[in-house]
Amino acid sequence: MEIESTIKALVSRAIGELYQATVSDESVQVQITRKDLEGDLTVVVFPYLKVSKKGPEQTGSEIGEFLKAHLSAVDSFNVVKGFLNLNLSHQFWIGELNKMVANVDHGFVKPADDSPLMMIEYSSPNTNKPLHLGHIRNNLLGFSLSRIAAVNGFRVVKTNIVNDRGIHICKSMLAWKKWGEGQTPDSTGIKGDHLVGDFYVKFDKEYKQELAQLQAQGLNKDEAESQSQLMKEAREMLLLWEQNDPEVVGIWKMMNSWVYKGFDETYKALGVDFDKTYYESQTYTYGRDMVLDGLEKGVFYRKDDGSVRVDLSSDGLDEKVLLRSDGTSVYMTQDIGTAKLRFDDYAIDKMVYVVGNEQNYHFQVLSLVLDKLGFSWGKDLVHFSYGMVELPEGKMKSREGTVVDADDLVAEMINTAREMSKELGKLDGYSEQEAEAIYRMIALGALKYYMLKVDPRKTMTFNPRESIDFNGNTGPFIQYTYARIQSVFRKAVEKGMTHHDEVGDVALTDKENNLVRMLTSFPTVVSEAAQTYSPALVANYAYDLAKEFNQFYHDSPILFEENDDKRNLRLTLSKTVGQTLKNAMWLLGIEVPPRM
RNA sequence: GGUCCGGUAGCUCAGCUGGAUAGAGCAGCAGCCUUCUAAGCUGCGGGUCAUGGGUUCGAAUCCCGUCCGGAUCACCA
Repeated sequence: MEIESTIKALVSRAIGELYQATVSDESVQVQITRKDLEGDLTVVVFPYLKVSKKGPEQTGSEIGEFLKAHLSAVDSFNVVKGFLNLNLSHQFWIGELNKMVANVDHGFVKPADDSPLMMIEYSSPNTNKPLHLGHIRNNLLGFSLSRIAAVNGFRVVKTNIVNDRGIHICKSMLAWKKWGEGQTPDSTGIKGDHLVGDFYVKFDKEYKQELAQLQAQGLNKDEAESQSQLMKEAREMLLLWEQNDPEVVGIWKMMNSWVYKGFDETYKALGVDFDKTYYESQTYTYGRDMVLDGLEKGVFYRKDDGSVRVDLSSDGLDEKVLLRSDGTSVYMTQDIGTAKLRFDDYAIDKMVYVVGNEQNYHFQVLSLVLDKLGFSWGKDLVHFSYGMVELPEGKMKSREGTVVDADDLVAEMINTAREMSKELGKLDGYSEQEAEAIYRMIALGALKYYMLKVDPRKTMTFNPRESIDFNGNTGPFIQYTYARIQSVFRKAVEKGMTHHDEVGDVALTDKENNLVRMLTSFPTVVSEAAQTYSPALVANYAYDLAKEFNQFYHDSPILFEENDDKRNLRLTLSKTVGQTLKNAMWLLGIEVPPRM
């Protein structure tokens, strides 16, 4: 809020003139006045008691008088304990409202051609299994962060890195080859990513059986693992793949194409997308070259077993393998190559990786390794480390079949939205197609809001029952508030009422005042969300605003208000709230319906 | 064991760059539709902010110790 910095500067001037002391503008504490007290903004005066050598009441009054004399927006003030509560004039707030309604992108700072470029990596799926709940949090966070960055003056490139190679991919390939009997998505009617996932599970099952057999023959666990025939075949397959063996590459291409088609559907259903997709299969060789280059330069070393490693003990970490003794690449190799390629492709000012906090160590190492290789951006990379998603019963475990599949979840939510809407008769008169679009909007609104409203850094609990709740602190509650506002405007047209955005000089009720005040703080929320990488701030703001509006809506007539000026104010206020809710939800990747 | 993260109402979460009487939602109970959408609104009950110290005018918030939970410390990704 602009007014806050004005007040801060004035308070610091007041301290200088009244008490001959110096305080920085920044150090002045201005906060929103508590709801149960009179006032709009509050200055905390405790810090100045030492220099004023007076009591809190008197110091507050003196500063209050100064502000009133020097700032026309200050109407009156009161002092409670050490808090100076300022009442700002209704003319001031109406001026703010008029500015906001005139700017549909209120709070957004659009980037220019020479704005800094931020690349945000998110999603990063493996091609051996379909997307699940954990990926959903990742995708929603990544997408929302991209939008938040884009309205905070960044040019944004959304990027995906597909982990399409490696031993895990070979496992599903091997299983398909051994037991697949030529199955395809078409022949089975199973979505491609799910079909491949089934073979991955099949491999794991057979592998476990083999281990059990070996152990039954008297081998211990480690011995059994090293003697496993299946694992040996998988490793051989990886080697063949890296040597471009035609048969292996053929299977790989075919199965990956199934998976990509499946992923595309899921991404589309979630409403997320990417500007540039990288494939590990195309980047890992760059990483390998860079590691070998580093080896030559003496940044890394080769151990007697043949593996190439980096020693990070001087940074408080351990040594880390960068190339296996058989020469094949590991996860880290690939990330080094991808980073290099990206910085060759784009003039990146800020690189953000949206990856779970289980990989904190990996990114610590990546940052150091890139730095050692001489890349200035190594140290500056941002690992946006988000928390895991758990179920009320605890962690998701594939072995116990508790993994929540992304496609299933979205489909279920849409079903629930459809049933609920039909029961309430909300969309009577809409065509089936129109109604379906809104069911989807509501379902995704519920899911996205549910996942984005919590602090991304924290582990969260996904309660299926709560996630499809449409009441209370939910996405649909906010969507509903928006829909109500649209309904008011439709009614206004029906009644032939005229409305102009510009509001004249009218007194404001407490609720109206609160709403205008909340609206003016939207830009601050948007900017803080970018600085702290937290869509949750936007989500919570949207909820607070919707809640406040519903209270206003409940006890203030809008169209039925007979006084023209008041009615006009309420319409403008409603319009601005609607626009702001829409913008806030857009930042979360959530659409708002005209009706629901 | 080392490192990192967390512990706020029965449950899920806000609040954490120190500020006034710690807030929402869900769940429970009681109300409000002949007025702009009741997917809404109002009220009630519910708290040793894990715990013990410290810093200060003031601590859920900052610092230290303890307890509890999680992540990680792979030639997996």
